[in-house]
Formats: sequence, structure tokens, C-alpha cells
Amino acid sequence: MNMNHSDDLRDLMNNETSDLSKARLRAWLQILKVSRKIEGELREKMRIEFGSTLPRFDVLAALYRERDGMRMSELSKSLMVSNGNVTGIVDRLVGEGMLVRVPVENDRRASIVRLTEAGEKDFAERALVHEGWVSELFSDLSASDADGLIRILRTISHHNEAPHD
Amino acid sequence: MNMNHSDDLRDLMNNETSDLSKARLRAWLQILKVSRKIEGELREKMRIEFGSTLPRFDVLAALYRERDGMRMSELSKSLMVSNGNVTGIVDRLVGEGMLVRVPVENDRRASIVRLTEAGEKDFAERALVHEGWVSELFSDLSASDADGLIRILRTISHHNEAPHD
DNA sequence: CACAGATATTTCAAACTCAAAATATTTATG
DNA sequence: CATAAATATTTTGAGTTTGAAATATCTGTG
Repeated sequence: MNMNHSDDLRDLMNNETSDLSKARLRAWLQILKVSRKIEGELREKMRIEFGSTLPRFDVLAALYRERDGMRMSELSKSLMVSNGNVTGIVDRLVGEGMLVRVPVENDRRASIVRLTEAGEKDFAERALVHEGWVSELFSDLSASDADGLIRILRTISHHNEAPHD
Repeated sequence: MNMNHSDDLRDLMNNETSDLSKARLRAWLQILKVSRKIEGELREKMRIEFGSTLPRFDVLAALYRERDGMRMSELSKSLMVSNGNVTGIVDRLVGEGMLVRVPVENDRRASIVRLTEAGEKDFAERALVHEGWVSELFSDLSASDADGLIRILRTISHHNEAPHD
């Protein structure tokens, strides 16, 4: 049973916070805890097994889904990180020979970033290993709990979706 | 229904990954997505409303729960970040007058970090505002979904708990 | 007591991250 | 066409983060 708008308003006016508000805070703290723990584990595995980092993996993953490449701005929006952030990571991946920057016809401001053949091959292998790590870290998560988790998280995502153009 | 050990083993040997493994990966990516979006929102609010940052809030929150103060190592373990990281953040918070370092009797290696009176007062106010922000960001999350979310995330946490001493 | 190993913390270099400013280019408007 | 506004990206400065090395101190064993 969801709260309606006037309930929310009453909550905001109220000095002491409601039980629901506290439950939501606990939920957020638990999300944060799991997220940090799993990220820490994955970071260490990437460092040891791949000699690489999580942010680089994320960039490669995004470009593996979009084989024709993406613009810097698309990349940063898709990863939900700042524009300037992506610049540095892409620079390093270009240096490692995983990515190339391709100029865009008719728009000399922009460039498309895409995987090199080597980058594509490397990532394909890494993605399988990565999925195995995640499945192992989540091995107590049943199929139905995975679905439940995804459903609940989506309701949160959608509420906080970026406003339409 | 959970997988047993030999199912996991078969999965590892198997080149193609299972549906369950893919569901777990999707769950992880959704956790990551929500976690990033909410962190971004909170970061911005903290910057604008408090002129402060998320990591500083986290340190203050931990010390607000432990009024007698914590050692640097306890702090970094509790926040799941590296030791060296906490040093820098505590340095800044000491500079802002929110924290003090107190020497530990009988152990000159260690020091206890605790809130100053001003730090305690400031944080108490901020914590209420923060809880309101979270509740607003999670306003589509019902009480039962909050509980469900917490339950599922705890099973993941527990599996990945640090091994006992 | 000597001193090897353990423990607590800081320092360090490299990478990541953000927000804002700067740069370059394109588009729209008069 | 001139040029203001919009767009795409990079640069910059400050802060955060990590993992490893350095420093200081403590503890247990002989």
C-alpha cells in the first residue's frame, strides 16, 4: 500500500520522521552496503586477473553492446558519470589499444569511440569471466529473488528517471 | 530453489552461461544503476544544501552512531573503504572543526576520532534532512517492498561477509 | 632485554570522479 | 552573412579512492 501525496506532505512537515521513512533509509543503506562490497570484490578480481579496473570494464561493456560505437556524451550518459570522467578513461583504453576514436562526418566537434578488433576479442573473454564472478558472489540469490530484486529496484529507478526531452 | 554445488560446477565448466547466472548479472547491474543514480542525487543535494560531500557525511554518520569515537581502522572497516582514504577525509573534517583526534592511552600508534560538539550538532540537523531526501527519492517504495528489498540484499551481504578471525 | 613479527596509521603515486571553465564547432535567427 | 545560442568535448582543480610502501609502536618469544 503506497503513500499518497498528502501523506508525503505531512511527512515533510513533520519534525519526527515516520517509520516508512526509516525503512526506506535502511533499504538505501543496505543497497549501498551490498553495492560497495560487490564492487570491492570485483575490483580486486579485475586487478588480479585482468590487470584492469572497474571503470574501464564498464566503458568496454557499453561499447560491446553498441558495436558501431558511441559518442563521448552517449557514453557518459549511459554510464551515468560526468563527461570529463569518460575522457580520461577512454584516453587510457585508447593507449592500451582497446579503443579507437573515429571522427564524425559533418560534425568536427564530435567523435565516435569504438572497440578495436583486439578490444572486442579481449572483452568477449572478460565478460564471460565477469559474469561467472557475479553469479558466484550472488550464489545465494535464487531466480525468484533475482526477479523480485530487479522489479523493486526498477520502481526506484523509474521514479528517478531523467525527465524527458 | 537454489542451485547446489554440482550445478555451480557444471556452470563453471560450461561455456555458455545459465539463465540464472544471467538473471543474477541483471540484478547486479540494476543494483549498480540505482546506487549510482541515488548517490548522484544525494551528492548534488549535499553540495548545494550543506556545502559538503557524501564521504564526509558517511564519516560523520559512523561517528554519530559511536559517540565515544572510533579508531581509524574501525572507521575504514565500517565504511568499507581503505585506511589511507579515511585519513584524508578525517583530516578535512578536523580542519572544518567537526572532528577531533584523541590519543589512545597505552597505544601511541592509535588515535580515536570523535565528533566535536559543533560536529554533533551539525550532523544531527543534517541527518534529518538527509533522511527526508532518501525517503523522497524512494517514495515509490512501499513498506513491504522496503522490507523485501532489505531481506534479499541481506542474503547477498551475508554470503559475502568477511571471513571470521 | 633483543628483536622478529604484528598492528595502527600515514604517505605516496596513480587512477577515478565531479563540476565548472575553456575550446571548438554547429545551428538558428535576424 | 553575422553572430548569438546551443552542442560536443576537453581541460582544470579539488576531492576521493585504491593498494603498496613507509613509519611508528606494540607484543610475544627466546
